[in-house]
Amino acid sequence: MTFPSVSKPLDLIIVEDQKEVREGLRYLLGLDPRVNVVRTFERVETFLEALDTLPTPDLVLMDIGLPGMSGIEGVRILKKRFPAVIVIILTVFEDTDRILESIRAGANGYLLKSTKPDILLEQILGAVSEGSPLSPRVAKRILEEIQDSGEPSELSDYGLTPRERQILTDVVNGFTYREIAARYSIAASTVKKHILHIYQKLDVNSRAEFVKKAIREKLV
Amino acid sequence: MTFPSVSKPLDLIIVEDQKEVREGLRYLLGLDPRVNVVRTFERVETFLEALDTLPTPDLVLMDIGLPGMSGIEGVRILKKRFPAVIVIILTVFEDTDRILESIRAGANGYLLKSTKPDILLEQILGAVSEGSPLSPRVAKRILEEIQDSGEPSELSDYGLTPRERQILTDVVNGFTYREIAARYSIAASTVKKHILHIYQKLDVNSRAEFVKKAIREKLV
DNA sequence: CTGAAAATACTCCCTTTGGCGTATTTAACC
DNA sequence: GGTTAAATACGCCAAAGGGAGTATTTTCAG
Repeated sequence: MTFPSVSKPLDLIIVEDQKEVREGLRYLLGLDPRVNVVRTFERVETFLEALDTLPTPDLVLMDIGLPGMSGIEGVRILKKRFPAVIVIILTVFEDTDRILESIRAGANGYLLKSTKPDILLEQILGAVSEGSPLSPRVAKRILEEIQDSGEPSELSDYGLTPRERQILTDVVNGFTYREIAARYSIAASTVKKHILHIYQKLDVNSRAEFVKKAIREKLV
Repeated sequence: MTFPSVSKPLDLIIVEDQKEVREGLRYLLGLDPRVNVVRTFERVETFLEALDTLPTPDLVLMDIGLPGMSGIEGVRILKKRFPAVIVIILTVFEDTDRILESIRAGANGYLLKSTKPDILLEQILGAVSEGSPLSPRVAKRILEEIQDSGEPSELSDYGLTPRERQILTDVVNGFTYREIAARYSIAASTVKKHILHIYQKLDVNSRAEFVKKAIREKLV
């Protein structure tokens, strides 16, 4: 007889509408003495109601595609009331939108249902002691998202001259021709000329479009 | 005799300055027939030079803290020349800055040196077939980053009315009073009034400031 | 039903912007 | 040494924007 863990078992709740999956999980996870499956629910609504009368669990396994309220919305509400509860999404969905929305809602991990049972158990236990479990395919989506969020800066330069870049910044910050002219001690007409040049390079024709494009393309 | 993998072994390169770690990895990974450790390097510089004379590897294990050029910079250069090569960072650093910079540089995975050898091997092989390997502690940092990047949206509403929000969007998209008026079949003077109201609520007084603030505060 | 907020509309006045042209000086690159 | 691009500057004009005031109608919650 071994004593791999002296601490109390992990109180876990499963929210999953498909009976076979739900019961399968309950059984599989229950086999490990370090896990205690407190209860299971088919719907977010009933789960959230029951939270008042139930001792707060350590961890929740949450499906996304549920009848009624979505699991993502469930996470949002749950985390607002109990920020300390660890929530792991367990779903078949692997599209970037749902992944990001889940994370923004407060999820602490995102695993796909294709995860093998032994890995799943390991990941659940690791979520408490280590960090956030993510299926590799999910992680890939997230990395892609980070990559093309911070990048487009140097791809698009639009061939602006140094002076034009300075002035571009000022325009975005809301200065008028005159104010910018004063900053650099040049004539307002010159500033205007620069700005018109920039407009041509960026293919815009008003302050609003200009500022929008400059910010979106991370020129500032 | 079993045939778990018919495909050719994974050509792998290790860039790591500490001799023990480097040789340890080479030995450990080399034990698995699915992996072929082509070469190892102590520095990014020599690695990058050698790339011209070497067949392109499938995967590179890259350390960050190296003498001379940092591993992150190495990834940037490598990925620019060989986008198809899979790069996994293997380091002791787990700060958000280095993690994000690595990903933006093009890394396909980020593992900590505390990763157990068997897991490491599994993750490396999975990087080709599955997705991006991330240590749970690294994933945790990334999730935190995503969480507080997408949040401030609904905190600031500025008490805009529905109509004002519609018009706000149009202004950001570069439409003039007249154009917006036409869109909703109302008078340009009304549009102007709405916009002036919005200016007061957002505390701005020009198109440029308006657009900047609206985008930055994610009102659009 | 009543009152507040929102949406509508107009006027006057001045400033700013956008588009056009022209022209000189400086700097950089063959 | 000559060409090119950048930065400087001015003028003209029509369109758009910004500030302030007033007023009517709709809508919605108390």
